[in-house]
Formats: sequence, structure tokens, C-alpha cells
Amino acid sequence: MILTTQTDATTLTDRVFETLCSAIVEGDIPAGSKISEPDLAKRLQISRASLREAIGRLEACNLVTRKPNVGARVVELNSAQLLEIYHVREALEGMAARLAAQHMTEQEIEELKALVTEHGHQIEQNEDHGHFQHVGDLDFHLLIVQGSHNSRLISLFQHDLYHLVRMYRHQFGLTSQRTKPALVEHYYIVDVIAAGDSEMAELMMRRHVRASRENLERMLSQNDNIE
Amino acid sequence: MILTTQTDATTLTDRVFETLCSAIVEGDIPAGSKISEPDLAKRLQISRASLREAIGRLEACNLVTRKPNVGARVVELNSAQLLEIYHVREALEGMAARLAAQHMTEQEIEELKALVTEHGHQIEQNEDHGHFQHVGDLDFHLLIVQGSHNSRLISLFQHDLYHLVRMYRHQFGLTSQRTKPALVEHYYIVDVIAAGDSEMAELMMRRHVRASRENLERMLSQNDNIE
DNA sequence: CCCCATAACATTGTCGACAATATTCTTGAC
DNA sequence: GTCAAGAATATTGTCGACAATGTTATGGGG
Repeated sequence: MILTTQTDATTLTDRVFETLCSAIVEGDIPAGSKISEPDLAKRLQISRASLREAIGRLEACNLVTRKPNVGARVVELNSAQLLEIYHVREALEGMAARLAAQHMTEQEIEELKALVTEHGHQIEQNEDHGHFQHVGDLDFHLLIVQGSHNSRLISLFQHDLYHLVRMYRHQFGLTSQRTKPALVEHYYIVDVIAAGDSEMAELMMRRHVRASRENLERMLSQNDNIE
Repeated sequence: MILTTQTDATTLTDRVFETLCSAIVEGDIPAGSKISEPDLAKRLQISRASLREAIGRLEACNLVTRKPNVGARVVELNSAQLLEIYHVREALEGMAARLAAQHMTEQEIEELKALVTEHGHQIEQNEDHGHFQHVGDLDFHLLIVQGSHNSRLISLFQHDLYHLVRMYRHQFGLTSQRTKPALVEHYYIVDVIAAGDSEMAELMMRRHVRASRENLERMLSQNDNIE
């Protein structure tokens, strides 16, 4: 593992945090594993103080859990918790869509349209073997959250949910099986937001997230039955 | 300022965090003021390392903001941000009420009923000059959030919203002017939750929070006009 | 008198070391 | 061979000091 230098993170702790965050999300540091401060500090060639601050932020992002005098472990992901997140997302992103319909600028809407169109092409050409699918989908949701222009909502989503969702997708390797229906829903949502219909935007976004969750529930119960 | 020893906070950083959290929420450390690490560390008789970790957690709770190489300041609260929080609360607590209607235990419901009843007595006797009003109201909302049995939702509410809401109330000294209508709404919400009607529970909770926000908007615009 | 450059100062970021707590290993009894 | 108690080890929590960056004070030129 090597520290990133390209980002605009000014302080060492920032860089360490970003490095560890990616490493955890992408599974380089496996879920459930213990984080040894001396070991990691040595490998990153930094002091424990900086590392500890970074770990503190990971904890704030719900990526690790800490026990006093024992240490930090990467969070264990189970299906129940994943579904919990989707309930929160349904509420939060529903409101985000509502606010986005009221507050998004012309330019933001254009970007959103471009993203969805691009995403559609990617799928039609079938060039997209799972990876861009997820990234594209998450980008869509992120853009709408940002379009709410509600700083608290944005920060909540980015700090407490975003990384976790990405982590789950990496770990479970969820190929959503409903990319096309999801894409269609994305198109509709963009239209409604562009039309400024906040009521309908919230309704549709909630339905969209709920459908994802229900799809997930089916897949997870299948897996559980196999085991 | 003195460090608390009564709580079960095991580590020094925990105690410092709790101390500072209360101090900020209750205005002992005024909003917008800078937090000097050397000064505070000296006054609390602790090292800067522990203090810095505590400040990190305050940042995670949105109680302070940090600029690299500059330091931490207690958050400035303005009306716009307060309203933003209420939008988030509407979404989050609406979902919480929905889930509470599905998952709350008999005992939890009894506690909730007791709280609301107690709150009603307090108001009728008019013993309640603003203070308990707020605490009681917030307790009500907290109980429902906890009743959702959704750990992510609970943690989101407690870590990112709860302290801020308390801080706003202290600072603005908001006497809500609609304690009685609010109480009636509380009664209804409890009934609906007890009946297990999740759909209606969400609807009513959202309406309740929205009414608070709209009431707030009126009061704030009044204040703004006076200035 | 005002403004800018430079120096003095203060504050934050980072580090290595010690103390307190947890974990592992050893040893002995049953 | 298994279990428990205690010693040895490792890890986390806390501390004080130095380096890097910001901020303020000083002084000279316009």
C-alpha cells in the first residue's frame, strides 16, 4: 500500500484517510480484519498519531468500529445491515429528489442527463461488465443528492452512506440483474426533476430505491438458502 | 470547565468529548468561537493528543469545523442551515416512524405513552417554562427513532442531528408557540404506531416535522424583518 | 499617514517515548 | 491432557517536544 499524493489533501492525516478508505472499500483490507496501529504505521511510514486520527475518521464513516483498549476492526457486513441502509437511502434520497426538483440548476440537470444517456449507451453496447454499471448508478444517485443543495443531506449521504454502499457492492459483487429497469427509472426520474415536479420526484425515487432493496432481499434470501 | 467522571466513558478522550459536546451545545463555548488547542489542553489539564481526538469527534458530529493548519471553530448556526436540518429530519424521522410502527415492542410503546402523558401533565400545570418542553419533545422524537430498530438510522440521528438540534434550541431559545398542537400530534402518532399502521405513522410524523419547520420559518422571517 | 515586506510569535501537524490495559505464553496442579 | 494462574509480550492510550504553517507585530518606503 502506498500513500496517494495526487489528491488535494493537504495534511498527512487526510492522505492516510483516503488511502485507508479506498483500501477498505475495495477489500484490500478485508472486512472484519483487525487494524494494527504499529503494523500499519510502519508500513505507511508514518507516526501512530496521524494514523490514529485517520482511523478516527474511518470510524466516523462507519467503516471501522473501535473498542477502547482493544483496537479497531473493519466493519463486518451482513445482509440485515445492508437492508437497513437501503431503508435510510429510501428516506434520504427521496427527500433529495424532491429538493433536487426544486433547486437543481439548468447546468446540473444537463450533467445529469448526460450521465444517464452515457450510461444507457454503455449498457446497450454491453461493454459494461458489472463495473461501470455500479459506478454509474452510484454517480446518478450522488448527483441527485448534490442537486438537493442541502448541505446537511449531502454530507450525511457522503460521509455515512456512500462509502458503505460502495463497500457492500465490492464485497458481494452484486450484479444487480435489473440494470435495464433501473436505467429506465433513472430516465423517468430525470424527466420529472427537469419538469420541477418535486412531489413526483420523491415518489419515484423512493420507489426506485425500494425496488433495489426488494431485489436485494430476493437475492440475499436465495444466497442464505443455498448455504 | 471540569471533566465529568460520572459517565461510563472509559477513555480520557471520551470524557473530553462529552465535556466539550455539552459545553458547545449549551453555549458555554459560544458559537463561532475559535478552539485553541494549547489553551483548552491547559485548562482541562490534558495533553493535546487526547484533545485533538476529541475535537475530531466533534467535527464528525458537525459541532465544529476544521481548516487545515488553521484550527477548529464552533459551528455558526444560521436559519438556512436550521431549515436544512428540518428537511432531513422530515425524511429520516418519517421513515423512523414507519419502521417504529412495524418493530416497536410492547414495552417500548408503553414507555412512549408514559412520556407523552407525562409531557401532557407538565404542560397543563404550566410548570413548564420552556425547558422541559424542549427536552420532552426531543425525547419523544428520539424514542421513536430508537423504536425503528434500524441501527444506521439511529446512529445517523444521534451522531449527526441530535446535538445540532439541541444546540439550535439553546442558542435561539425557541419557545415553540405550538406546544399544544405539537402535543396533540404526539398523541396521535403514538396511537397510530401502537396500532401498527406504518403508512399513516410516516405520513403523520412527516407532517408533524414539516409543521415545526413551517412554524420556524415564520418565526425566523419575523426576526429577520425586525433586524 | 498608509501600505507592503520582513521578522517575531503563536498555533497546528507530526513524531517518538512512556504508561495502562489487553493478549499470549509458560508453568504447574489436577 | 486440560485447565487455571501468573509472567511475558504486544497493543492501545496518553504525553511532551520538534517541525511546518499561519498570524501578528515591526519597520521602512511611498
